[in-house]
Amino acid sequence: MIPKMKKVNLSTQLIETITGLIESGEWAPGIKLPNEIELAASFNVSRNIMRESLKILENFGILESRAGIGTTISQTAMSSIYNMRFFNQLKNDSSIELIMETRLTIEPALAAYAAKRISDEECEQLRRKFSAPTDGNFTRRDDFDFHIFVSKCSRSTIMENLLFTMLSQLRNSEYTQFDVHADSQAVASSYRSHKGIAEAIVSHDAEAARALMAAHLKTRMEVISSSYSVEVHRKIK
Amino acid sequence: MIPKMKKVNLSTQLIETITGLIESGEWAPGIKLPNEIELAASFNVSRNIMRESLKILENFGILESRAGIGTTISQTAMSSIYNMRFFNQLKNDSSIELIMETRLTIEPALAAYAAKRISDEECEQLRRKFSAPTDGNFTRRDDFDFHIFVSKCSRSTIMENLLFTMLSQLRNSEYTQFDVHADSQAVASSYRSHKGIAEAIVSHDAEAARALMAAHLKTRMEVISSSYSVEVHRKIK
DNA sequence: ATCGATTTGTTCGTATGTATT
DNA sequence: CAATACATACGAACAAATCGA
Repeated sequence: MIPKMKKVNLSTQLIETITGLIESGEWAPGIKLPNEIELAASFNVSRNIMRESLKILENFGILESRAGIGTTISQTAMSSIYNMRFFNQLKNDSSIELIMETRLTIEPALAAYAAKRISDEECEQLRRKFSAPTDGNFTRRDDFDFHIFVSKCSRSTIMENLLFTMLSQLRNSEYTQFDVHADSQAVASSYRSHKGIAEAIVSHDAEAARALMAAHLKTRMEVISSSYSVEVHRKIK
Repeated sequence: MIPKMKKVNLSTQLIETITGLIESGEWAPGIKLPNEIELAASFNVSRNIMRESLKILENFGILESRAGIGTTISQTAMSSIYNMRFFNQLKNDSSIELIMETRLTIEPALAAYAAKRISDEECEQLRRKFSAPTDGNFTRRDDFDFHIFVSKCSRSTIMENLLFTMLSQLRNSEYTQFDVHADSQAVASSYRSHKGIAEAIVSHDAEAARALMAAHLKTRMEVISSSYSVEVHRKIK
C-alpha cells in the first residue's frame, strides 16, 4: 500500500507562503501589495497562478482586491486566517471523539432553545413525525433528520450550522459502518429517546428537553466507545 | 449614502451557479465533469476564469481535479457546500446575540474540560497570569487572551477554534466601542471572575469551573443587553 | 470634465506534465 | 511504447475600473 502522497500544486504552496508572511508580521494588515505582475515575478510564477491564489485568499477574507486600486491585506487578516484554519480542520481533521464531545455540549442547549422558540407549525410537524407508525423503518437518515430539525427550531444558527456540518461529516465517514443503528435493539432505544425529546419540546419544557438530549447522546457515545474502541480512534475519511 | 454595491465578478457568479447545479441535483456527486475547455465554452467564459472558479470549489472540497483524469464532483459535495455556507455565515452575518448565545453554551463546557485536562505547565502559566499585580491595567486584550487560554486547555479543538473565530469577530466589530470594560467597575468585576475561574481550573474542579464561567458570561450578557439594547441589535462589521 | 496612468478583470494561444488505454 | 485526454502552467494582450492631474 503506497502512502498516496498528493502533489501540492503551485497555488496551494503560494497560499501557505502568503499566510505565513502575514502571520509572521512581515506583511501587516492594511498594507498594499505590489501589482499582480510584480507579485508573480517575485514569487516566480505566472500571473494566472498568482491570481488563483489571490482569489482564494480573497475568498477567505484575507486579501481585498479592487480593480484600478490594487490588492491590500485585510484589516481582519489574522482572524480570517484562523477562520480558514478552523474551516480546514472541520473539513479534514475532525475525529469522532471531538465531534461527539462537541455534540454533547451544544445539542442539549439546542434542544432547550428549541423548546422555548419552536413555532406552532413546527410543533405540528414534530408531532406528525412521531405519530406515524415507523415499525422498524427507523433509519440513520431519520436520526440525522431529527437532530437537524431540533437544531432548526432553536434559532441558534451558528450552532445549527456547526451541527449540520459535523453530522454531514459523520454521514460521510467510515464510522457509518459501525453505526449503532446496525443493532436493532439500539434502533428502538434511539427511537424512544427521540420521541421523549420531541414531547418535551412540543410542551415547551426546556430543561426536560436539555436533560433528555444529553442522556440520549451519552448513551450513544457509550455504545460507540465500548463496542468499537479501536476503530473509533481512526480519523474520519 | 450610496449602498456601495460591489460588482460581482465572473468567478463568483460561476461558483454560485455551480453550487446551485449541485444542490438542485442536476450535477450529482461522483459524476465526471466535461474538460475545462468544454466547461468554459458552455458557461461562456474563458478557461482562466473557469479555472479560478474550479480552484476555489476544489479548495472548499466540493470538486476534485486530477491531472490526466479530469474534474469530478466530490462524494462529500453536499456537506462541503454546507461547510462553505457555514463558513460564510460565520464570517459575515453573525450577530452579537448569536455569538453570545453560542459562547454561553460552549464556554462553560470548555472550562470544565480544561479543569480535567490542563497540564501542570499550563497550570503554572495560569497562576502566573493572576499573581502579578494588574492594577487597572486589565485590558480587553487580556479578556480575550484569558478565554482563549482556557479553551486551549480544554483540548476540544472544534469548540476552541469556533470560539477563537467568534472572539475575533467581536474584536473587529463595532461592538468593541460598547465594551463593558469601558466601565472601570466592570473591569474589576471581570478580573475577579477570571481569577475565580482560573482557581477552579488549576484545582481541577470541573463543575466549579463550569458554573463560574457560566455566571461570568451571563453577567456580561446582561450588562451588554441592558446598557446598549439598541446598538447590540446591529450586525457586526 | 476629459485624459492618462495604474491596476485588476478577462481572454486567447501555447507548451508541459501526468494518467489512461 | 505510442497515442490520447486532460489538468497544469506560462506569456502576451485587451477591457474595464479607479484615481489624480
